[in-house]
Amino acid sequence: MITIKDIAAEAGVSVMTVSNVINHNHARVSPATEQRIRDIMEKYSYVPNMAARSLISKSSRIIAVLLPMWHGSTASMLRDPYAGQLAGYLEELLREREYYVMLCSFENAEQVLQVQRTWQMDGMILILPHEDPVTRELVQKTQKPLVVIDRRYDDLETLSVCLDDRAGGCLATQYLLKKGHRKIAFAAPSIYESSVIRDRFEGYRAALAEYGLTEREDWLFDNVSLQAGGEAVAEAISRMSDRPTAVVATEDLLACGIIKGCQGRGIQVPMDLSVMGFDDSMPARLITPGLTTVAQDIREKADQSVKMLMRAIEDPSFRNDHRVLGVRVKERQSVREL
Amino acid sequence: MITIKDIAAEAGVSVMTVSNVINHNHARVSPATEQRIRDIMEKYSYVPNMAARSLISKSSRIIAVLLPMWHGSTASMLRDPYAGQLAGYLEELLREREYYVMLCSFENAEQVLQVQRTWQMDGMILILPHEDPVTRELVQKTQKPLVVIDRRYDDLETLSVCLDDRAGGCLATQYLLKKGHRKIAFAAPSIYESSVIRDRFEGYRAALAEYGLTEREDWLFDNVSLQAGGEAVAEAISRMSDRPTAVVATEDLLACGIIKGCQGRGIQVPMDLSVMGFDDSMPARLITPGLTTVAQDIREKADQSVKMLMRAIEDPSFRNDHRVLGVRVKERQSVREL
DNA sequence: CTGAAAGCGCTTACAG
DNA sequence: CTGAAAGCGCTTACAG
Repeated sequence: MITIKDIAAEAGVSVMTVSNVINHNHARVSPATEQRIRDIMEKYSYVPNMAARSLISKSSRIIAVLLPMWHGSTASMLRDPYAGQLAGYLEELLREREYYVMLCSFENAEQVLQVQRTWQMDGMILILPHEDPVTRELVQKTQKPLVVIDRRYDDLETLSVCLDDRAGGCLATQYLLKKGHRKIAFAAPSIYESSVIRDRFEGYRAALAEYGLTEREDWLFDNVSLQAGGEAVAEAISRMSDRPTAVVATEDLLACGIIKGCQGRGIQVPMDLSVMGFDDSMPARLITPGLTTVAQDIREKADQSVKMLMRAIEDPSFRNDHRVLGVRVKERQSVREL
Repeated sequence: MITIKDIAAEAGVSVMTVSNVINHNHARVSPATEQRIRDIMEKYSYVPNMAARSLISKSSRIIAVLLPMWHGSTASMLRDPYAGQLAGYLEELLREREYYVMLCSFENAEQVLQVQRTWQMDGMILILPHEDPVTRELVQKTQKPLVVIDRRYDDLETLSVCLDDRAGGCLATQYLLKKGHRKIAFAAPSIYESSVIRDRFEGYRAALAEYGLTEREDWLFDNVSLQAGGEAVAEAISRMSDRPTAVVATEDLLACGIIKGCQGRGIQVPMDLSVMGFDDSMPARLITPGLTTVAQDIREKADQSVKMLMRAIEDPSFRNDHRVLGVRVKERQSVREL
């Protein structure tokens, strides 16, 4: 492998001068020398060894994209389409800034802190955070900048980028109310376990309250899993004598499941039941009827996260900031006007 | 930061002995000393600095997951759900073996070779390879082990893991033939540009030939994009006087688009038209009717790729091997018996 | 079983 | 504008 030493020898200068060229210390090298050195580097397509550089500089230009594992397994959550998209955008935005992206699934905070030191990482971005003590511990113990996406801590100094989930839940419900619906159900994986879902639920209640309505216990579908959950909701609704006319689901996949379940049970969507989703993921476009859903801008989320991280890397005093991104309704055909 | 030197000092041994403990050279350290050193490392939660290690060893335990960019943009293909899933499995399998995963999108071969040297990567896995000269150049020039997924080169020494796409196309078509269909269309993004699609098409023709049939030009839907492509196919079919009774699509998303297009044009699936997909991706389960499709085992693909890479890292003479994985039909409700 | 020395490829003060 | 020296944290032969 060709090193800085070889370049220096051929150029007839010291390694120091070559180092100054690499690091763009223009003031320290004459233009003529610089050009000569650049030509030689080009000729051998020399690239600096990052191991040597980071050994001295204590910085590697590596940013970790952190992913928790599926509960109770060592599986990577990257297979979740949302995670893939987000990671893709992050990679894109970090690459533009000449950072390297390391993918790290983890089970506990210590693993992350270790790998961070192992590579002297410059920063980390956590996606799909679980609602468990591990993430909290990580946020508290990290020495390097960490941006958490989709989770806020009111009592901790953190850098975070979230959606305005309350507004999202509210918007979805208002949309249905404006279409004339008054009997609106709510379906979520588990209403009380995640702050995100809690916020959406609060938004739902707030919107109902605006119209003088309150939620009905029997129209709250809590703790439905994503896989079969939607179908279970459809099944439950089909058995009711007093049915809701619409349902707000906190995730598109859940909404899709509900629609599929309805179709097998003679309930027409949207004629008999209107369905709102959340995310605007690919399946929302593919199913029939197209799913009306609360859309977020994932690229914007990635962009804000990277910008926040960059600022934190430059400014050690910048360790507490929260960004809340807006949402909007994407209309398709799963909601009917009453 | 705590270093090997600090550990050595506290244990009253040389740094060399600590190094031997880290590197599991059990023969070179007495059990008692080893335990003492381990305790001290634990106490300070010491982790070795990889930059220093790889500087000497010329190996970093970093594996690149390589992704080409979308043609004509700098966007990462990771947002493709298939890429995300595959990358997730790869991360999982590499992590188990104590490798680190770096995510690298690239436009040209030189970029990859540079970053490989920058980090002294041990190996690379290329996913979603384009059918262009860049990948070919990369395969030819790389000095380090490279496993290419989903693309084979008959004239180059490579490590590759592919699906048996010909068998897949054949299986899909045979399935329809056995259900009594004789008028079978074929839809693909672009039949002649990708070896994968070409193979599936060949399988389709071979299956038809078994029944003494040949393909009909007007039932070949070539060059349909994924987004609107499916709907365009449905539109074209709806205008035909002599319609096919079934269609083989080379991707689930395309198949979903066809189904959605049919539903808007009064064509019932599967009553009027049977549809076969390829991939068994999430939307296949979510749409109604459920999509009957050719399924592949993505985890197995990742597993074979990682195993191949590991062998190549250990054995420098192992640079030419090809693995072909089987496929099977996953039955749902989009195909009707005639 | 243990250690002293050299060196991996670079950068960082410090001189000139 | 340029260079000689020291050193980042580790491993690799080589002695003992």
